[in-house]
Amino acid sequence: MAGSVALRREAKIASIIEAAWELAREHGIGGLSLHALAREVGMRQPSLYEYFASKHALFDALFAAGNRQLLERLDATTFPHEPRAALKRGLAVFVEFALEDSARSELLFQRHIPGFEPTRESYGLAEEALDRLVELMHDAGVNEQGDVDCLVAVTAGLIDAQMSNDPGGDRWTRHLDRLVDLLVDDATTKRRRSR
Amino acid sequence: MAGSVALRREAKIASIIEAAWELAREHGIGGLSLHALAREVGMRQPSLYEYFASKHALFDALFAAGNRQLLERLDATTFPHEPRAALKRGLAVFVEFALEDSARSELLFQRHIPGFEPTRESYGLAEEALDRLVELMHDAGVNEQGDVDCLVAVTAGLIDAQMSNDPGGDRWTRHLDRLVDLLVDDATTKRRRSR
DNA sequence: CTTGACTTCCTATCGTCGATAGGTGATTCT
DNA sequence: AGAATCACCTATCGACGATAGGAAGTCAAG
Repeated sequence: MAGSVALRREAKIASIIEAAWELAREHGIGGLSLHALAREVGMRQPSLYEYFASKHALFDALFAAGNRQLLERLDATTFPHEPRAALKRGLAVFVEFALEDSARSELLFQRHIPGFEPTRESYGLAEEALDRLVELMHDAGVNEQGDVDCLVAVTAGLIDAQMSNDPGGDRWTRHLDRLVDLLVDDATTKRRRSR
Repeated sequence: MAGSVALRREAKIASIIEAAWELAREHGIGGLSLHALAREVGMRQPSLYEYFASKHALFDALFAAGNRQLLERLDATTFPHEPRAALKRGLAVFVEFALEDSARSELLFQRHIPGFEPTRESYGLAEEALDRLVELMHDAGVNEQGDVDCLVAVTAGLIDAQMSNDPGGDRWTRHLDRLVDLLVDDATTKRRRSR
């Protein structure tokens, strides 16, 4: 059986990551402890170091996994043909993804783990997800970096306010479409003006 | 000497808080340790419990102190008479305050400490600061809660993006005035429309 | 089928963390 | 002067992340 060792190892890693998500959802991403995680998968804490070199390495694996989930979600989304509607749809998917799992969002989108920086490889996945949204913006006529930055920051601001102050509600996120219209209108007419 | 004990005690508390800010600026608010803080003020760690019942109590004192700094800053600001210019000035002061000390902002504006919730009393200071900004919005003709929420979320989103991705720069915050104009224009014309 | 390498887990231990218990002088008040 | 309070200490606890070193189990080459 060639590679059966590697297969078993990868399955174990996947089960550890799955258990880590569960614990993170219970206690927050910051409340995740290696002792508790090890017990959850039937091990002692030092044994986890067989699979992850450090707690930060585990966070990095979770970071990569979370971003892969986001990419899959975007892949599975059917977008309207009309560019602006497609942009709204993409941002709405992003918002929904962020709000459905606060622990995951803390890791992926907020600076919640003190010394954690994702590896170049994992960060690439995050950039890829962001690029998808930026592409939708370009299709909708938002091309300047400043306008893209504004759209990203506004969306993130709505998500953050929603998660912090009214988790599960829509007091902030319900304004997303209106703000997108405002920003896209301004960005596109501004471009016409300066040409 | 009536109250000399209380005076000495309050001075000590102030010096501890000052040292705590310094350490927080060095290692981030999450990297603040009671052992290190105690050494910094010439004590052993358990002695700090003479002044703060727990680490969260210390965070609460820092939270209150930070919000008092913000209120003082707003008090010391001279606002233009024109309402919208005054709003822009207020938000700019807020942005500047947030960007000049990331450790303080992590504590005051982000959910960076796992289990920390400010006491009702300390939270009141934060609400007071927010109320000042909301008042400026009302003066500028932004009265509906949804529009206020949007302005707050957008400002916070710009600050967050700026702190996370380009600390010290202005790639995001330079768009503040334009976004304020967009939102205020929309909010005020929308109100006229519906009346 | 056995031997040797590799895999996968363990116990024991370290240093740091926040927190508590209990004690000791110094200061303050009656 | 004596009692109460204050302001600090040492010693210790349990939980944490991390490392050292060892013992079974798995697997493949001779």
